[in-house]
Amino acid sequence: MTLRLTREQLYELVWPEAMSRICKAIGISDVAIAKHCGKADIPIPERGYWNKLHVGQKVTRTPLPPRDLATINLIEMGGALPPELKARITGEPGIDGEPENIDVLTERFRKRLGKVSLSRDLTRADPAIAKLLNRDETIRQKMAASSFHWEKPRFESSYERRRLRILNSIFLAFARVGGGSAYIRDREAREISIRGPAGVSITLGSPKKRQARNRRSDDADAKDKLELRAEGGRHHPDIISSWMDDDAGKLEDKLTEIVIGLAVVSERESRRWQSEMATWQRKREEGEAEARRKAKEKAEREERERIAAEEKARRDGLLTEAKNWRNARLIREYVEARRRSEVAQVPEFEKWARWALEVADQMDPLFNIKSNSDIEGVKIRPSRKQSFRLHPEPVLPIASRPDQADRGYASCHARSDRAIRTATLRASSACRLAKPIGPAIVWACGSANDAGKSARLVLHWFWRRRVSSLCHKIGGVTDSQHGGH
DNA sequence: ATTCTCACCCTGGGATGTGT
DNA sequence: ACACATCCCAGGGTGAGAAT
Repeated sequence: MTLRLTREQLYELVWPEAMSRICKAIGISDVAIAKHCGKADIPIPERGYWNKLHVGQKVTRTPLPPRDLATINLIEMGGALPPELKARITGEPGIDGEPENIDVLTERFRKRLGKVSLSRDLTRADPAIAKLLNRDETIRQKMAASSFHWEKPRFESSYERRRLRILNSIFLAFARVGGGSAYIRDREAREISIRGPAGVSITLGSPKKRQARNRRSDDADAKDKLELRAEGGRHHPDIISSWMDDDAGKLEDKLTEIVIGLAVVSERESRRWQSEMATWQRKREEGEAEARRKAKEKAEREERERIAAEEKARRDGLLTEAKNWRNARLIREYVEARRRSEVAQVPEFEKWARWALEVADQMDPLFNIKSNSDIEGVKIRPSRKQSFRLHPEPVLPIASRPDQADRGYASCHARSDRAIRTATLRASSACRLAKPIGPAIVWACGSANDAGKSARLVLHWFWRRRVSSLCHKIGGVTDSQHGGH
């Protein structure tokens, strides 16, 4: 985990408490924190500070030196900031408040930098320059050792030597003030950058439009004008970001202004990047919030559509059931009417009537269920009497109070088919009500025969597929016994 | 006893060199 | 071009000893 803190925030952390305790809270070593402080020019308590403080001696807190263009302002380290430490710092970790005026930072930097003069020669070379020179030396040795060597030294011409001396002076100046170290990516020293708090990419070469197509000699190269350009300068047309040999002087005479100018470009670029990053971050967060909102809307819309479709299907089903119920009644009334009429005297009538009533029963939603889903989650408990009589070993729990409304309850004195159907209807509606809140209790009673029918019909309604054997038992037992069930 | 400094060590990642 | 070895460096930890 990476912890980002501004210079001020790290300073706020290391002074109220000993480093040995702070480091434990953050999760890295005290040495690591001290190193970070050192790099960012953050003073830390001197040796003996805490002991003096504990014994009541006078101690002074070293103020945080003001930053300039070459000061690290954002520190990245390992570990994490616990809430108690976060409460001690100003603002959000790693988020700078109002940035200081660049002109003020520039003046401070100018004072600290002093005058940048040209390296007399390359005996005291910056590591990046020394690396190039060493490579050239290796090539020279290989050339001396072998009559044929395809590679040639790159920095022997006075033109290239001049380039190196200018670069060396700039690199040493940046290193001296802690502005960053030089990095040269290629072997010709064309891709150059300074990495660090004042990091910037630069080019140093002949102005492209005036570059000669064919150089006649090294001396001609030496007379070529040089231009030094900061890569990020094109984003900031209001500041100087390139310098060249002109009537005002050669690059060698402008080194101080070049170093300061590069640092200003670096600061401006850094602020531009931070601003872009903040904008990008804000857009990303807005995009994510928008995506979340749309996903929520979609889910809600789909849920509404699902509920509407469910409701429609339920209503359609209800309508179909009602029609079937009406048709079943119509068939039964018709059978009754035929029974009362002379046609009923036909020998085949009873056979026909059984068939017709069976059709009506099949059609009647009060006698049939369409699917198991109708009774999904509904638990039917036989009444106490039924249960005990029919199941000495009660496999189903016994309802203690059949009149508990929240469990669903239907009862009737089943003395007629109509009463049985009423009981069924009531049980049906009770169970539907009870479906989400608990088990339904079906209680049928009446004469032995009627009760048997009632129980058989009602339980058959619910348990048609599941406990058909139970229904048979009920039927068999109750039919042969007297008394209410 | 606590805090701090310093030298040394470890580790991981990137750059560079070398052999196939 | 690729794989592998080696080097370099930054970040960070450890522990002995000094300072208070």
